[in-house]
Amino acid sequence: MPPHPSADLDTVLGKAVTILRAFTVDDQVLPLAELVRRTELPKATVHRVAGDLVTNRLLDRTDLGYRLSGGLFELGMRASVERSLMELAMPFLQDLYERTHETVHLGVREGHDVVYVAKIGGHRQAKSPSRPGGRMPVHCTAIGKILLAFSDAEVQQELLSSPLERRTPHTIVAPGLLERQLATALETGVAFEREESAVGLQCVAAPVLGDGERALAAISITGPVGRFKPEAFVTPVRAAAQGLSSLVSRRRSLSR
Amino acid sequence: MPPHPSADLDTVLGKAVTILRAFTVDDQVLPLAELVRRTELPKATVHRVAGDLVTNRLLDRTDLGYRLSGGLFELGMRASVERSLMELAMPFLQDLYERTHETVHLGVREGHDVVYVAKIGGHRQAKSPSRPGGRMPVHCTAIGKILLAFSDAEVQQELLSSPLERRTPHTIVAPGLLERQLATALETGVAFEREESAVGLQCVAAPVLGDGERALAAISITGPVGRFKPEAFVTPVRAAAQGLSSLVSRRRSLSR
DNA sequence: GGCTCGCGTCCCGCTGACCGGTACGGTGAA
DNA sequence: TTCACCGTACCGGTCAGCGGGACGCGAGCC
Repeated sequence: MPPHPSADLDTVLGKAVTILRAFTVDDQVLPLAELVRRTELPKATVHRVAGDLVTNRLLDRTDLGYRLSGGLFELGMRASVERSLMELAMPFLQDLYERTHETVHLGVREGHDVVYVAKIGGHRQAKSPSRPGGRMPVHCTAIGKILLAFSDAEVQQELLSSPLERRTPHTIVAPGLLERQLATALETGVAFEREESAVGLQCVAAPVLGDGERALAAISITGPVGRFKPEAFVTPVRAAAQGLSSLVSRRRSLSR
Repeated sequence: MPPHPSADLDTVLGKAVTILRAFTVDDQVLPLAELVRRTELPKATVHRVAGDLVTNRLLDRTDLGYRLSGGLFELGMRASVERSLMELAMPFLQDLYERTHETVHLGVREGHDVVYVAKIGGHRQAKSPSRPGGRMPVHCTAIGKILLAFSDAEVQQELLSSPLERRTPHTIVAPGLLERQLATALETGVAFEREESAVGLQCVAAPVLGDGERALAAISITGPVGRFKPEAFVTPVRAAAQGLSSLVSRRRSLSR
């Protein structure tokens, strides 16, 4: 199963991004053989293209294999939407963290997934599976649910009619239940998650609205089941999200 | 003047990254014509390759032109060194900000430039020219100087023997003076900047050391000339940098 | 030692992906 | 209207890309 079916393998470019996307957030360095396995490209081809990627400074070579280079990091940070969002959001995330000292996330929706744009946490933060630049399914996260609630009806329906992967015993896999949660989320302006993506974690999320009722992004607070009562954080999350909203909606060009 | 001479323009890949790198941190969206101007590639070629980049989800099309896509952001965030560094550093930067409420930076050296990996600031932060993912010359920033001080002697010499660009009236352009500052920085473990990169700004920076005397990264605090006395922040910056150092030096594979 | 297996590298002839000069339609300013 | 500039589309020549296959090497095993 190729990781990203959309890439065109008949072009160098397609092969190149296939190789780049073979790296996951958890991989530090991948040897040639592993790249061959994941991409399912001929060994000679991977060898050559990876070499080209190195000369173009998108990959680094180490004696253990290849890894995504700093140049790629730079490039990625220039992606206008995510970067602007992050820059504008930082002070708000900041405040939120300072007030609560719980893990704070900023995320956007990309297809059926949430992509985390920023994450702030302390030294002994609840160990959540999320990472900046990483993905999680929309249906099992607070951020995902609030983003979905404030999306066009058609994308909401599209997602509800596709199978909902089970992550924990608490993951909501019944479309009907999820749909009802989305409805209340749309009314109340917040969404919750209770151990649906990872056991022991709970979240609250609020939407960052552009013009109209569509969410451009969302902010969430995460904490461990014991001390952390999500309801107690509704107000500060909402405040942060609204503050950011009013800043963002002034700027055009964040449309996505 | 091509922005990155190292790219091989005789290959599709080279053209592709040339197009991608034509975007600066300040560009939101570039029309085809502007890309043609910057890359100095034939219009038909840019049109085609940019189209390929769009189908490969590295670029987005808008009615105003092209822009770097969210997919590229994701990819960039997977660059192992920068991402690990950022994740490990976040709590320390966090603490530092909370204690001082001044703008905090994390940066690494790449050639003659500092690349900012993370930046934390409040709502009304001193408006510095730095941006996450952006670059600044090493010789005129506190981060750059401390990184240079804790580098191999040869790269230090290499830089000292190349022309030092003037950014402000206070920028140090005399190699001798810079060299002396580097020496004291190496002794004291901190470096200062006083309006050398931008008028009205001052910084202190401390190194994040790996094994040995080489710096993997550096942390700095920035503030406006008036209220901000860099000397007052030597201790907290140093503490943050050392805390991160001891965490980082345990992990191999951050070598660069 | 000899054998094998998996790795990274290199070779080399075929071919279709890439190239870019050129032309076209639209849009806004002069 | 004319002109300038934009984005788009066409199309035949050719060379960059392709990948099967061979090679050298080191680690593990017999």
